[in-house]
Formats: sequence, structure tokens, C-alpha cells
Amino acid sequence: MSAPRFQFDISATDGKARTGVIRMRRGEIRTPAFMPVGTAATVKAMKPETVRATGADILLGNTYHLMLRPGAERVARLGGLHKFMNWDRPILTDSGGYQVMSLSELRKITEDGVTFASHLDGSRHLLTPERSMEIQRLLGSDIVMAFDECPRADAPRDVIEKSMLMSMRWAQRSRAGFDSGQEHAERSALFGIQQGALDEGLRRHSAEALQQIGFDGYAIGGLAVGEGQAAMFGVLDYAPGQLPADKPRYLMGVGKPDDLVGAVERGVDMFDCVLPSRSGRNGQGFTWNGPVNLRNARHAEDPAPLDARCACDGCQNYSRAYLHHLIKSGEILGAMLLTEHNLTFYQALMAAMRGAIAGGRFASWAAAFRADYR
RNA sequence: GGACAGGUGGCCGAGUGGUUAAUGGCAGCAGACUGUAAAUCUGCCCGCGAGAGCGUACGGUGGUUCGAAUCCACCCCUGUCCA
Repeated sequence: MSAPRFQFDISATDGKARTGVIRMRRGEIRTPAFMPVGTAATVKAMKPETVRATGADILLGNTYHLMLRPGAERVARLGGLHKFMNWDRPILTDSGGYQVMSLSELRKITEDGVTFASHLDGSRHLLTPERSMEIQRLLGSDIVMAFDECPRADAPRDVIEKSMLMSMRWAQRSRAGFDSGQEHAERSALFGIQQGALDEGLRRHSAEALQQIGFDGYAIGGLAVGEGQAAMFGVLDYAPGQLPADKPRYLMGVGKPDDLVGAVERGVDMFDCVLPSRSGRNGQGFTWNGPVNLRNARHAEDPAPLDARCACDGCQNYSRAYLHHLIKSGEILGAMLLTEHNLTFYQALMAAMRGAIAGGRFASWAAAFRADYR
């Protein structure tokens, strides 16, 4: 008996928080889940087996980056992204929608799609919902994201509304494009992405449009783009409830540890974020007592581990003083150890939340977390 | 002993009469990072002062000039080459 294409089983709820498992052919994803970001077919500074050892069940890859280099067709010829990067568990691929915002100076949007000037060599590339689906199919993605536009946080309401409505039309086209790749569609899942920024009415409209189309999971997009935690939580107070309770809810691009706790508390099941990996490269380590900047002089002679409660290799075998030295010296090992630590911490955080929900004690767990984390 | 070339803020290094407390880079001290154009970016970085500002400062001493890191004299030191 083979594993299901996509099956989400919630095993426990506690308030709005839920814990469960997504079952897919390439493996199970325990939720709430944190997905390390491996944009360019690698979680920077990490080997895949080390990423797995941190507790990650699924990685994220990126349509835009991989289509430019090495190219989706090339990855397909080489046997797909999993084989290419030596990760045999599920991979979620972002559609390129985020790059519509982050590369705003290098692209032009029309109803058809987005034309990018490559940030690598200036060459022009058209990304449409159909092409995004095709690329994600060529990569062999397990969870495909609909192609959307992620508008800036400070965009005016009419711009947000127009953008959201177009993203909903693109969601329909993404659905059709995904389904047309029949063989791949039978083995993978497609998620829609809710937009609407901070407007409850637009969020509701978006959620309803997506549900009419029908997806395996629903992402909450357009948050953590500069609006601040309070505004984000304001949206999360209602947005998960606008989405189907029996499908995974994925908050894209989030976040800091306390963001994750607050979002799980509000009913979110999945996350991805570059923060643990990028911060690791930039000298910031996350601990149960809050973020620590290992570059700071106060760590220069500190023989203590970064986080005494952490089981990662770095915390077991190396001092803050050594990490400080590596980071200050620009040594690659510093980025490696801190990235591994941060990803281990993030996975431990998710595991702790899953345990607290299963045990029906999420509120007290979260209160204790917040008391320590500052 | 001789001939050149130099001595600038912790280090390297621009600057050759005024808008110079003195470009840059490094080191140092902090901050930021949220579907990765990021092993990145930003700020601070002579002293005192909240600030306006004041005081010191371009090897040393003297001088020219309204004004000198910049010009002149002597001295000290460093490098390369020749003896």
C-alpha cells in the first residue's frame, strides 16, 4: 500500500492551535512545521543530511532562482530537484511570486505574468502562472505554490485590491496549469495563496475565491513584509478562520520565533523563513532566551555554549567564544555551526509546540516561552 | 659615505596653499535581517560636550603666508639602490 498523494490528519487541537501530520509519497510532515529555505537547491552552509538531522521534514526551493540557474529543464534532465540536491523527502517550491516584490526594480507585471530581468545577467524571462507550474513540475516539487503577486506592505488599498484580484485569477490559471501536468499532479499537491494585506474584507474575498477553485492547502501570503508583528497578528486573528479547517494553513515567510508561536496559537500549520539560515550566516543565534549576536565583544571569552538547552553540534562541542571568533574571522565554519544551531532551535521550537498542543497545554507553554524569550 | 623614494588618525592609504577633524579600505563598537539579488546591509569610530561648540592633530623644530598635512630650512627616522 502506497503513501497517499496528500493527506492532512489533525491529531489534536488546543484553542485555535492544531497538531497533526501531512502524509505524502516522499514522507510525512509533522505540523506545525517549519520548512528551512533552500532557495537555490541548497540550504546555504548546510548539507542535506544535516538539515534532516535538525528535524526538518520538508524543504523549500524557489522557481525563480532555479529557472535562471541551473534551469528547470536541466534539473529535470538530471532526474529532478530531489536527486539533484540529494534530499529525498518532500520539497515545497515557491512559485516566484515573492520575487515579484523583492525584485520589483527588475520586473514588469501584466495580466499575463511577470517579465523579469535576471539579477544574474540581465536576460529577460517571462514567468506566468502556466510557466511557474511547468517549472515546479520539471523540478519535481511535492508541494507546488500558485503563482501570485506579493505586494508591498505600504501599498495603497486600491493597489492591494487589484493585486489580490489578479492573484486570484492567476490562482485559477495555476490550478489549470498544475492539473494539465497529469502525471505530476497525481503525485504532488497544489497550494493557493491568500492575499489582501491587512484588510479583512479583501482577505475574506481572497479566501473564498481560493476555496471555489479548490486547493490541497492554503497559504497566507503578503505578511511579514514590513507591517510589524502587531499588524500581522491582527490579520492572523481572523485569516486562518477564513480558510478550510481541514486543510493545512501555511503562513509564508514567517518568521521570528515569537512570530511562530503567535501564529501557531492562531491556527497556522506551516511556516518557512530565511531568518534562521540567513541570521546564522550573519552572526545571530536564536536561543530560548532570545536572539544573541555572536559578533558582540561580550562573547569573546565566554566559555558557555550558545544555548545550554540545545542539542546541536555547536552547542554540545563549542563555546560562544569560539563561535565569536569564527564569525569575527569570517570563517565558513562559523556560518555552518550557527545555521545548524538556528535550524535545530527552530525545529526544537516546532516540536515543543506540537507536544504542548498534543498535551492540551499550549497556553501555559506559550506563556513560559514568552517569559524566557526576550 | 652617496643617490633616490618616503614618513597622514589602531593599520593600510588618498590628499600637495583655503569649502580638511582630513576621501577610501581594514580592524574595532553597535544595530538590522521574516515565501533569500544577502557569508549581507546600516550606523558609530581624535578628546571634552546633550548641543552649538571648544581643544588637539598629518615625524620634530623653526620659518614663509591673511591662511600650511600641503611651500622653505635644518634635524630625526624608514625603504631601495650604489659604494
